[in-house]
Amino acid sequence: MTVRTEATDLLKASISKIIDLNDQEWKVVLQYFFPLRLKKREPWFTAGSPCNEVAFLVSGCVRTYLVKDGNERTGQFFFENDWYTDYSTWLGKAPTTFGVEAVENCELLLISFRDLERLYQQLPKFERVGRVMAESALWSLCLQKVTYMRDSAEESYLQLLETRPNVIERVPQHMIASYLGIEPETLSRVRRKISQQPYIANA
Amino acid sequence: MTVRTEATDLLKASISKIIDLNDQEWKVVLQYFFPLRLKKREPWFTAGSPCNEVAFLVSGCVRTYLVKDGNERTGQFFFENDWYTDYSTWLGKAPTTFGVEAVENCELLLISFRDLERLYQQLPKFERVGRVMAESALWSLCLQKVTYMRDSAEESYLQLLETRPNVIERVPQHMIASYLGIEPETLSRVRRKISQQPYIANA
DNA sequence: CGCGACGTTGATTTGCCTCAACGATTGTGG
DNA sequence: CCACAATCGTTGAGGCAAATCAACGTCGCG
Repeated sequence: MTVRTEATDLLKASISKIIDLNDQEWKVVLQYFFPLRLKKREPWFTAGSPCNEVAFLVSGCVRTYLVKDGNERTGQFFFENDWYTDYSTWLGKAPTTFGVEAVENCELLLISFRDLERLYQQLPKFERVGRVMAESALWSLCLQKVTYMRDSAEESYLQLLETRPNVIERVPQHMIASYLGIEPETLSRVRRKISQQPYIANA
Repeated sequence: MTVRTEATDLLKASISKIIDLNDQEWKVVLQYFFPLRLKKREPWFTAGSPCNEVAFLVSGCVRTYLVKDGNERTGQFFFENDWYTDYSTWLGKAPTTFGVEAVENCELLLISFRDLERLYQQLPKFERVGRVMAESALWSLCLQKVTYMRDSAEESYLQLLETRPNVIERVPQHMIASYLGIEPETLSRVRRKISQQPYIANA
């Protein structure tokens, strides 16, 4: 199983923002990663089954979701250069509550929890990567939580439009609705209302 | 400024679950922590001001909250043995969106971000503590998010009753309501409904 | 071409909010 | 230790934003 060079370069760039590694250390790190390709709407894993790897997204888009009363609700979206894992298995506390599937065709690089733990042993400074990853995941959850706590459906959508245009452009509308915690019909009405009352600069 | 021995012992116990330190290393770690006492309803910091420390709760209970349209909405509750910090300042991205205040009289041990960064340099294995703390904060946010995404007001309350009885017993009802994202009146009605239809074992 | 998934629009329902009033409890100063 | 005010929880009535149910046009894909 070979890994595309460009994919590895993206991965290295992402890690290099956090720690510096020499050639020997890079060899150690990179040996553990292996590729996974997903086609649009193909699942990585489903809710209830364990997630045993951390993923780096080289390209494409995935979403986490759970099923309630037969309909899907989206948790988060991830794009190229994002990291994702479901921490429930890692922390050993529970089976996953979210499933993950591809929204677009995807290329991922995975490292198993077992190998990651090994890496932490071999290269203690790699702990820093784990910490920064967890902290930034935490940060994005916090931001989302603020929106949940404070904003109405319309405000949430405007917020998303402003801060994450990627999502609006690349994700089907019904998934955006389920991410915002509203029904597709409601989002459709919100969009109509917004387009009738466009943004007026300096009004 | 002296730190009570029992307080230090709790802190050491919490860290010892993650890494082993020798006497010399403990000296390095402990020198950075300093105590803070809060009286019931006293703020640690308010939304918009920076948070420059990580806190370990020795005793008592604090909550995070934000203000929307003049009324307070609770983000999370923390109890003895919990860790808390607002990551927005740490990550250098924004001023705090949540304020923190004491729900009960509290004793905290704080370490400044500056000293924590210093500690990471001096004792690289302490990165592991930072990682585990971020991971477990992330985990509890995930759990809360699942509730937000999946449960009605009544289900959320029952969930809380089952998984975090601490909150029900030690926190005023209107704060619980604001944590669940509902109004005090609604929580009151939910409680009445539940007490009229008590849990029936194996029914 | 025809089917299924997607987005839109309308009519109706509903869970929760809002506003208002009222006991119960707490805590504070005389 | 009591009187009083303030805070807290409860209950009722009415309103609203979003859900639900239903129908329909459009697009993409096999």
